[in-house]
Amino acid sequence: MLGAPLSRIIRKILTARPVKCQRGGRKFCRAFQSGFPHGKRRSSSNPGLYVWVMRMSRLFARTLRDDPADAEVDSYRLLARGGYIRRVASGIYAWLPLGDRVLRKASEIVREEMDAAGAQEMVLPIIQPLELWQRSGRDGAYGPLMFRLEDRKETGFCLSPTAEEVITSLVSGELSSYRDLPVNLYQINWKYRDELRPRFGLLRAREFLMKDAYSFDTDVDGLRLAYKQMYDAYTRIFERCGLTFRAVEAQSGEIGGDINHEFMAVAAVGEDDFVWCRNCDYAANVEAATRAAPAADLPSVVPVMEEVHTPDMPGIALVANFLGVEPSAMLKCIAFEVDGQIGLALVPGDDEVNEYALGRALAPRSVRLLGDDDFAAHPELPKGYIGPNHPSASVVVADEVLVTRPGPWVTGANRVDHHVRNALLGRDFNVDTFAPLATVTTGDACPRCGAELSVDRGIEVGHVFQLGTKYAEALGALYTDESGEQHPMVMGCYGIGVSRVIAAVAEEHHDEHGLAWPRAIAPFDVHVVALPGRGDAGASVVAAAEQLCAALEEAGVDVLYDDRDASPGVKFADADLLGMPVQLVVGAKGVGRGVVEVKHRKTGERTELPLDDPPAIAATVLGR
RNA sequence: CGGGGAGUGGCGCAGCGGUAGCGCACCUGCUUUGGGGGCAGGAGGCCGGGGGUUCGAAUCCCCCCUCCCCGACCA
Repeated sequence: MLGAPLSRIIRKILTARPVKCQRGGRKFCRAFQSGFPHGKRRSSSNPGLYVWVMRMSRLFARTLRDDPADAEVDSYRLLARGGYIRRVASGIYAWLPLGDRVLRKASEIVREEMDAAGAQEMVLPIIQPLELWQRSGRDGAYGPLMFRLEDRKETGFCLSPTAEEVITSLVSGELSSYRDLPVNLYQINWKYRDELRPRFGLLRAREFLMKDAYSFDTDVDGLRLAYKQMYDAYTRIFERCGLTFRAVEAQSGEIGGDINHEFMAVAAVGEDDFVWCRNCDYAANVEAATRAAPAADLPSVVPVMEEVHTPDMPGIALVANFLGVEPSAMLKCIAFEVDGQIGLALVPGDDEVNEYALGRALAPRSVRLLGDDDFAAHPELPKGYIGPNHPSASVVVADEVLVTRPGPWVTGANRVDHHVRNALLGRDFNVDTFAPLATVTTGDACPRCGAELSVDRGIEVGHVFQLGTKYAEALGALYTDESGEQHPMVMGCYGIGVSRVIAAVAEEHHDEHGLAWPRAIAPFDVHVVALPGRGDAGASVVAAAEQLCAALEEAGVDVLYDDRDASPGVKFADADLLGMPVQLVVGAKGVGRGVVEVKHRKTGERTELPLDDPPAIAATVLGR
């Protein structure tokens, strides 16, 4: 039993306001006099946080002038320099107060959108019994990726890399009727994966903050609805975080048939290639991407095919240059093996054959492009001089472009040192199958809208899966339907790498001076820089700055206040490095004229506002 | 795991057999005050760990640990 005073305190805490309102730095602020005295005011940009003014003189963060030696990506480099995070071990980071604020802002956005989508937040254990993983059969599948540990009785546990097993097992014990479904449960919690190689700072960490959600439905229709809701919520979340992203339909892995989308944030340091349209919402893995076939202007008459001597030119570029034609006018003939036979894949000379696409075209047969060893074993295939009408080819697959563009082509003559001109489909060679074979490249046309496609690297910030009944069956998550029959629940799972999102935002929103946060994610809405100098005006400058901070707080603005005894250069450099969206400079010059200078971090735009009009200043800061 | 490299003050680095140094940061004082300013003084280091070689090891040899980078996984 709790003692009376303690239980009273707890009741007070529980009844005073929603639990999440306990977040924020108020207590810290008061205890250490690091901030201003203030009322209970919510952040206008983030209602889950209290607004307050943080004095930089008290802030636990030191900015670094030099880049950390191990910084290879801008996100980690700038977050470390700015005092947001510190590396503690390989792939493991401490989040200092500034970083923690960003983490909370991102988490709160996720929370709001998940709640709005009808999901319920909860907390699952990070330490999970291995036994659950053995039951689902994933103990072996995850293998060395899991951090493993034993208790004193030598019972096996792991640190949660994800939580399908735990949640499924939990739900199976709690819910048993169709009346209980559907339900969507989520948590925002630390996850652990003993990555082969942690790298890129927060982008591939061994400890990372993840929002993981799990939906349970009675049937596939319900799953599809839950999936759609999550998909839409994810779109809103990433939009609010200021990311340029696309939802990419991912290749269904070995689980086969499961629908899943990856949310990719466009970034040069991303680890996956994907194709996306800058005009519509088309997006796909490079392996899965297709393009609209370019229109061809056909010559009315194609002269008779003729052989030309092309000595020592086993490549598109060499031949095109020698004959004075564009590479796109050449037909590339790539030899492959399918079921022990030789086949040819035809694509224009400036394209590459997408091996996955070729495989899909010939499925279910398996396809393998020939390597140097194969050419050595097939002397009848003169690499670099193969033509589309090669007698050994049992099957010829051509890119769809050839449908509208039968020729004339410059291509191989099936004889070393010889090519042909004016090869025409239907006259000089034939094709068995047309398929989208070419690897899509930047500049190709979108298959949906025809606009230009881009191929970019992306950071996977989210992933939504239609799981089906796999885990429900393995872990006995069954429900009873109207007629009393038992069925496995139909599940979906939905992940967002919250800490990775922050790294992705930092990758997208920075310049040579430092970070430039979108306001939704910024640890503070505004950075007030006081420049008192040493002259007589100093005291009035400080007074003006402090009044401004107090007024902004009153207006619901999160303020980072640089009250340090440092030179202007240091303060400006730190303000740019830390990257609050708006900087307010209170200096002797401006105060004398009754104005504060406003600098927008992202654009560099500078304006002035009257010091005695805090509402106008607050409105500018809040972008209103 | 394979291949490459590095561990020296909080951070970034030099030193590579003979008294442990530099820049940034930190402390004191003076000076300066609109883009990381200047002068003077100061504090801070089992030179990753263990074992050798040597009169003497940060430095040479062996073992171990950690970390980083390049290739196979994923939020």
